[in-house]
Amino acid sequence: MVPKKTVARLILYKRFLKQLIDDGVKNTYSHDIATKFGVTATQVRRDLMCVGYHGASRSGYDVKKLYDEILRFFINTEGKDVVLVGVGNLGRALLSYFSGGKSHIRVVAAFDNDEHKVGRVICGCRCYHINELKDFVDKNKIHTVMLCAPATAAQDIAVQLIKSGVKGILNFSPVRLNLSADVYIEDFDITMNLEKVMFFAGSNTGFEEKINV
Amino acid sequence: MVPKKTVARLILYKRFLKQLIDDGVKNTYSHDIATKFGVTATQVRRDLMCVGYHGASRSGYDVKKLYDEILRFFINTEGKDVVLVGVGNLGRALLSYFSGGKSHIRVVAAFDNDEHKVGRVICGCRCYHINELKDFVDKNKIHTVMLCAPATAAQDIAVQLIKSGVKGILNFSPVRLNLSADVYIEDFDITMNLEKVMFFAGSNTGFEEKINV
DNA sequence: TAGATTGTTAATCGATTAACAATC
DNA sequence: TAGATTGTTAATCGATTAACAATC
Repeated sequence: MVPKKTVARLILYKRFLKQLIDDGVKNTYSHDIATKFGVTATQVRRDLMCVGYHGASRSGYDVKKLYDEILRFFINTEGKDVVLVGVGNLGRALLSYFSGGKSHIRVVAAFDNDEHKVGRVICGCRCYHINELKDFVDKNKIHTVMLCAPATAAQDIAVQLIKSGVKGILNFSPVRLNLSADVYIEDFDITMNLEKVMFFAGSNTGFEEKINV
Repeated sequence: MVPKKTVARLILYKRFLKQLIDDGVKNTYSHDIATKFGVTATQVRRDLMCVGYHGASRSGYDVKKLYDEILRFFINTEGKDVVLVGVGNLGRALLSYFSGGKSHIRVVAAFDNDEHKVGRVICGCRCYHINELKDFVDKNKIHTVMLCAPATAAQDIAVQLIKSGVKGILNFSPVRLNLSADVYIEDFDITMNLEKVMFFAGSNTGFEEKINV
């Protein structure tokens, strides 16, 4: 099984390779990619071996071929659509972010239980009632949901998502979801991460570590 | 030095303890916290030792005292304010999210280089020109910035942030920042994380691992 | 050829956890 | 006391990296 971190890095490499193609670059080296992302060249070579494409000694990697091979690695991801559940402040924000066309990922529907939102088109995305989720997921082969429900409702809604056949959740709510089923959950907790940065930023100001040395 | 992951978990424990206090719970145990967050009790005890508060064998941890001690651990974080740079779709969304009062963290100013935005109050937050950042940071002792600049501008703006004395960046832009200075950077890349979930959700559907066994 | 880069192994590193004496 | 929980050590685990033979 490919480690989670390798997958994360491969997504970044993919972006970078796309850019190299646009810039007309033909070849690249593990060292180039490594310096771009602040990792070691060995790490990059190891990651790339996971996708099954082999470079050539001395001439490195053919940018176009490597990119295609990474696309193939993400074959179950590319072209797939996602839906958003919970059209509050943050949900609406994400809808407008993804409708901006900056991302190649399409958010094809939003769901909420607020009757005022159901039926409306919000940031270019139609909003359905949460009870319609299962049908929509079945019909459109949706695997992935962005969950922006309030903390109090997140757990219940997550259970409903799984019953609807969802296989992956990007969880923006500040609640750890407790789900036994075979679902991939990635917690994306803005407040927690902001506090983390604040902590290390605060620790930074005194340069304690330098004094300790 | 306290590991990054421990800090992240302590922030979650803090939240949980707050809730326990509100619920009138007096004591708790490493096991309780562990099951709540899906980690081992040993892990929790190890994390809590970092904050310096010691539990009692048999009776566990005094919720109120432990909470206070964790607050003390985050003394450089609590009550500090942050600013946001880049008032696009995502930036505006974050402003409205934090102005909603759900978080105890205050976003006290926004910065942009678009003259149409400068001077206005957006989602309850005044927007200044990016050139005013240094003065503001100095005057208000700001350490932490949420960076929501577009990919093309992120690196240049980040350099400017550091020159202004910023010590921590929560980087929402899809670009790895290349900064030599003593700054803490946390990449918070929505598209990348969404793709990651899509990948694992896609791999989930076939239950390949079960077939391979 | 000499020099540079690859794939891969072995060593290293750091974080997690099992285990247990000490304690109430 | 017996049972449960703590703090802490030693072992485990997994991810990262140094090193190097093979290759162009």
